[in-house]
Amino acid sequence: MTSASRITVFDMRIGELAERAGTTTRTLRYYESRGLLPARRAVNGYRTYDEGDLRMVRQIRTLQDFGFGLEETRPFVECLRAGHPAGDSCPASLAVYRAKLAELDTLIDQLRSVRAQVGEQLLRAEAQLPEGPDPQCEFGG
Amino acid sequence: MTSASRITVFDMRIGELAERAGTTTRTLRYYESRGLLPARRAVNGYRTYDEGDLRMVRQIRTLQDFGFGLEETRPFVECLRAGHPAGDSCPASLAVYRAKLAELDTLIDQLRSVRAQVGEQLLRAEAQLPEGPDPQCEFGG
DNA sequence: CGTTGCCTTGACGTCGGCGTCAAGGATTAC
DNA sequence: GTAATCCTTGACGCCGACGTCAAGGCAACG
Repeated sequence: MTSASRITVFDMRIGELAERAGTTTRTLRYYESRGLLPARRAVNGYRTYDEGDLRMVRQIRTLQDFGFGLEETRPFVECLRAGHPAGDSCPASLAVYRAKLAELDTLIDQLRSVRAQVGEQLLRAEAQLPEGPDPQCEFGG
Repeated sequence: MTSASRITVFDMRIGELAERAGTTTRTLRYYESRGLLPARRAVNGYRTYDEGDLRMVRQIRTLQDFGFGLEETRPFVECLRAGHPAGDSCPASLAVYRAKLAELDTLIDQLRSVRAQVGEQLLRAEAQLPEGPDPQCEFGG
């Protein structure tokens, strides 16, 4: 089984993984330092990755683009590492989804509230300041 | 005029200003270091503030609560310092309001887009995972 | 005279997700 | 052999708005 899986594995080094994942080597080392992306090592000490690692990095990047913190991506990565078909094939990942949805809802509500208040302030202040953006308006009585 | 205005001025030190504005001395010194809140000095070197300063701090705090950056509060503070009745009695302040509204609109749209995508992911992933939160549902065929 | 409670300046720490530089080893191409 | 391009670790920088600690001055009370 182990030998069979290795047959189709093209190992790569950190630079290639970074390029294929659309990120930087610095970022991948950072993920490793956080325990998200442990790397095997070649005899010369170089980090060695395979296609599975690429999937994990892409999963992390997708979630990061959604505004997930790194820690929030951990369940997804561990889910993939456990051999599941997708990062969100595990209950822990779904829990993160749900928590993020609630967080987003709260945040969006707050921002809309702020937007409304700022809008009111603007209208009120504009009413005080007679210098509008349309000088020829209401000219002739 | 100068002597007349001083008649009603109760000077205070940084601790009292902080307490009355609902913030900390550290924050007020930080504002001063940013040039937002210059302070007069008593003979012993203590910072001295008046009611006008209190208004400025409250203006800053209000905007900060709305998510404005410190630099964005500067026009409001300068407007107050110029003697205007309110921090948003000046065109520069209104410009900040408008820019913030546009910024908020963009941000809210982005967050709603993310929310929608995350929601879709959750639904899709839940459909794959048969273990729903309602185990006795659809039990007997 | 000492203690308490204000005040002063200065400077380092925090959080997240890396960027960027430094100094050096490995591999490949020529 | 050497130049170019990878790779390694380590460590400091960044952004924003302060928190927190250190060391010491000033004022008032008893």
